[in-house]
Amino acid sequence: MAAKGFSAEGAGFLRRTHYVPTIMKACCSAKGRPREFCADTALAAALRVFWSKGYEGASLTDLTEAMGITRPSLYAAFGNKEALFKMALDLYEREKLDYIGEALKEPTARKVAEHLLRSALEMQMSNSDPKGCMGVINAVACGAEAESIRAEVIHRGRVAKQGLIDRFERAKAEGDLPPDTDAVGLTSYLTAIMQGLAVQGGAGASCQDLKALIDTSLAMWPEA
Amino acid sequence: MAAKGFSAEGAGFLRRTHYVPTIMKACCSAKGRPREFCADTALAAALRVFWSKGYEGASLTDLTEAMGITRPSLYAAFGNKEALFKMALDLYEREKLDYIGEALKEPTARKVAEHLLRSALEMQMSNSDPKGCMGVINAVACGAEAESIRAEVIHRGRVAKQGLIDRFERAKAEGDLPPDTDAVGLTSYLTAIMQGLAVQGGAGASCQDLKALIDTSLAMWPEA
DNA sequence: GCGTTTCTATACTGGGCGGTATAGAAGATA
DNA sequence: TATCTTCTATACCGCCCAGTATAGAAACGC
Repeated sequence: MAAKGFSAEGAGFLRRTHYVPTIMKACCSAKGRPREFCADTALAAALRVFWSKGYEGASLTDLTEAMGITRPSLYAAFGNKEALFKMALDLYEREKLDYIGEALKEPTARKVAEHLLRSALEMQMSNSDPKGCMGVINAVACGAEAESIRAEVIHRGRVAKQGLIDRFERAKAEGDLPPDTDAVGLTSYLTAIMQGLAVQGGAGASCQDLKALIDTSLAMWPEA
Repeated sequence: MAAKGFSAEGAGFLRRTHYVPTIMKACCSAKGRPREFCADTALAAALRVFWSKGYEGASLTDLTEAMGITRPSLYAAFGNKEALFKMALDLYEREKLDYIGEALKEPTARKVAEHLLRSALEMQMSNSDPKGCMGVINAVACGAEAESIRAEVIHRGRVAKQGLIDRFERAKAEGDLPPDTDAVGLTSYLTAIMQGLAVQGGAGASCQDLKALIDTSLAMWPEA
């Protein structure tokens, strides 16, 4: 409602504040005192906070403490909380979901599924990253304030899902999947397993439980 | 932290306030002015709010407006927000998750799974209830304030899951499932699908997408 | 009718939220 | 060194949150 930040069309806030968030500037502007913190490092810290607490659960105090910067620095560098979240989401997709793109390159539908599930499992079992999944956490997010965030996350999810649908359609065309296969249904199914994995991981399931989940899922897949 | 409500041990708040939440009294106490609203109806309204917004996303204003009562009435009748949530959760399990108990009575493991998935799908496609799943929404909940809520929801989920594990163990003993079946893994797998269904339902997936998800899941199950 | 009890309505408290104004410190150019 | 730019630090704003004190109205037993 009062979300008149710059993230919507991007231009509004430029008229309201006297400088541009420096993260958006050309990477090295020579003038003036340089920033004392590393924007990338700070963004990575912000990602961890959003990842473990969700958009609404992450307060600015949580964020600034984790990032090691003050509130005005955050606003100067990233715009506002919403914009910071979206940048963190970009980072997340780039660094943590790159296995999806890799999986699509596998030669058969089953190998795609196997790559996806095993990678998702691996990520969920990592103990250097927060549990759960940014997407699931925030697609299920609660409050009204986060509606735009929810929409963004859901949109990105749909895009990723479409890539998988296309891949399975191709598999059908290549005779790799039976011609009467429902590619959309298969994608929803595979996605559901990964979402369930994230939910259970976020709820504190043990690594062996998660592994059993994925092993069972792969045992279900035909032509094992 | 300041959660010194009555839900923990139940006795604390009795010393702090001069009357007992009337919902906990014997159902008809003759004395005094009777309550003007129906506690059950109000609780059902509260459930819908918690269901669609989550624990933290539901403000007292949301709740009292939906329930048609004032703030002090809510506190008098239900104790506090946390206690209200747990009562709503009881109602949810009793009225909306009764199909789980029914499913366990099916004669074969596959029929159990089929009953579960079809019922979950039906619930998700209902347009008289909120989308998503109380459990998933709140097990993934964000804030620190909701930690006790999260724990409660997760605990209830574990109990339900155990029932399913036992059922599959029985199926193994009856020769209905192969003896080398991983009952825990199978349960986690089935649970994951239902969680994924709820996530996708909550994220606005169409009914036909959800149906395709379940149909594909059932097609995967052996001995179709 | 009375007196008691328990309801409701209003208005308030302290605290945390997202976001910002202001002022001073520090690096860069010259 | 002088000046300018852009950083940082502190303290603040209005808003909404969960929860409550107070006071008045309504229904019961007698």
